[in-house]
Amino acid sequence: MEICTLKKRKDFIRAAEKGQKVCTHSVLVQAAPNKSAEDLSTYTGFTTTKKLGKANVRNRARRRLRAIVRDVFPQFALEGYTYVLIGRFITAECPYAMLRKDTIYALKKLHKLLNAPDKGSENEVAVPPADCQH
RNA sequence: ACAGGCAGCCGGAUAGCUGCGCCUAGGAAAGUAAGAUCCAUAGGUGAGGAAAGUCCGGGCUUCAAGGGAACAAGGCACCAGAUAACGUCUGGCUGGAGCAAUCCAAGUGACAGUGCCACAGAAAACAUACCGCCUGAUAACAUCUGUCAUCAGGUAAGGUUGAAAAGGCGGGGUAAGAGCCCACCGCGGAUGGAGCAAUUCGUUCGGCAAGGUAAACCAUGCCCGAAGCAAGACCAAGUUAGGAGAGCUUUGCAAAAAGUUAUACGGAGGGUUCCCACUCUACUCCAGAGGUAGGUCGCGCCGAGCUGUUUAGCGAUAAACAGCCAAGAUGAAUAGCUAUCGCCUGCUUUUGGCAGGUACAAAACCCGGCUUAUAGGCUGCCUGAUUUU
RNA sequence: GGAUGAGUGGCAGAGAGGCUGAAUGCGCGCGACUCGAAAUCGUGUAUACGGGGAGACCCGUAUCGGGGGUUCAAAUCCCUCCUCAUCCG
Repeated sequence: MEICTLKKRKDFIRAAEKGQKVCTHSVLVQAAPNKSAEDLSTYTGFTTTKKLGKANVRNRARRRLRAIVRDVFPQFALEGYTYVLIGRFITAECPYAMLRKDTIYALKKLHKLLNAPDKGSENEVAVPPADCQH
């Protein structure tokens, strides 16, 4: 499987608008199908905003995300999809095992949502009542 | 020992596995608009003292290129030196802080001119007379060294206000007072010695000259063209509509029309203005179209370069010699895991063990500074009042 | 990466050395009008520390993004740091 990195702003926006997202404590993952169905390679992008900290903190967060992708994606990611990983406040400092676990969880959940787009919307509506306890 | 001051340095170390950027060499395939690209290949190399803030000064690039001058705006400001340059650095002077080592200072000019100094206070810049003090006159009371009121004058000692009130202190002097006079200190002029100079040490004269503010305008001296690597150069693909002005050619008596930007007398344009000399462009201005998902260079093997030694100098620094070539990305390379050791804190306990921590922060064209952030540690020199042994 | 501009009560926004703790508007609190509300009118409204008072409240000091300087005196002038916003081929 080939893993390429996103380099254009347009691609990042497309993944955010057309895809699904899952948020964990250590990382936020967005995913969307590729533009053309024939394109079977996997694209990944990394975003670390100024909110995270100064330049060296952002760099470390991005490098850890890149390491996670090398470690996890060959096993868990699907072909023909675009993923965007966004760093959160603890990304640069949390234990590696936690970051790995969160990413795998996020990927699995995303694939559920993407494979059943019609049902996915129903699930989102169905979830809130579980939180409300009378 | 303790406390303090100054100068300089370090910014965790080692090993293993997986993985990344760039360079060189080698190999492979494909021919692209231009540029490319790929590899279980090999070797090399890969973030700081502040890489930061962008506060100064340069290199470099564009404005066609070069020289000179001026206005405006801005900057700097004790003296001498260092430097490519600086608002930086070094040495000194003056003033201030400290027992001292040492540290701090935008440190020119307020007799060129203008402005401002609220409130309070009698008076705030041509000083002034509110209270007070003193003298005289008049009236009253008292009764003879008086008291009080009013008027006229003298006064800058004392009081009040304020950030600031016209040299300070002591003595003489006087009706009361006053640099009115004298000594010392301060201040100003002249002059001699030391020093490149800022300045300093004397000598002598003057009775004293009239506040503060220039980080208010300003004056004096010196500096300064503007914009910035998203500067800019080249390559590739694609799109578009003209109008006004200027020059030239042709037709025409002229008005005007058509064509054109080859030649260049004049004219125009090429950095705010002006001048000089030389030169360039055919166009200049307005409007319109496309594009802002292209590529290469600029961009780091040669520099105000780095390291070391010697010499000159108090020093900043300079010169000579020897050695070295050390990131170059562009949604942007250093990460993940493991082991051992170092340092710090806490607990338990004294062979040690356990837990946690190990700063500030990462190149983006490149240098010289300044400023700000910074765990912990090392080295050298110096000082100590009434610290301790 | 580079270049500009701004920061003042809860919000917007004047003030550009002294009478400004701070104009003006919005908001908020209290009161009046009303049966009640709106509108209108009146009045008040920043924070911290210290002191006084039985209490309502009063007095003093400091604060105009933070720190330092010039000045008798700074929101205002100068230096420096922080934060926010805008622009670039």
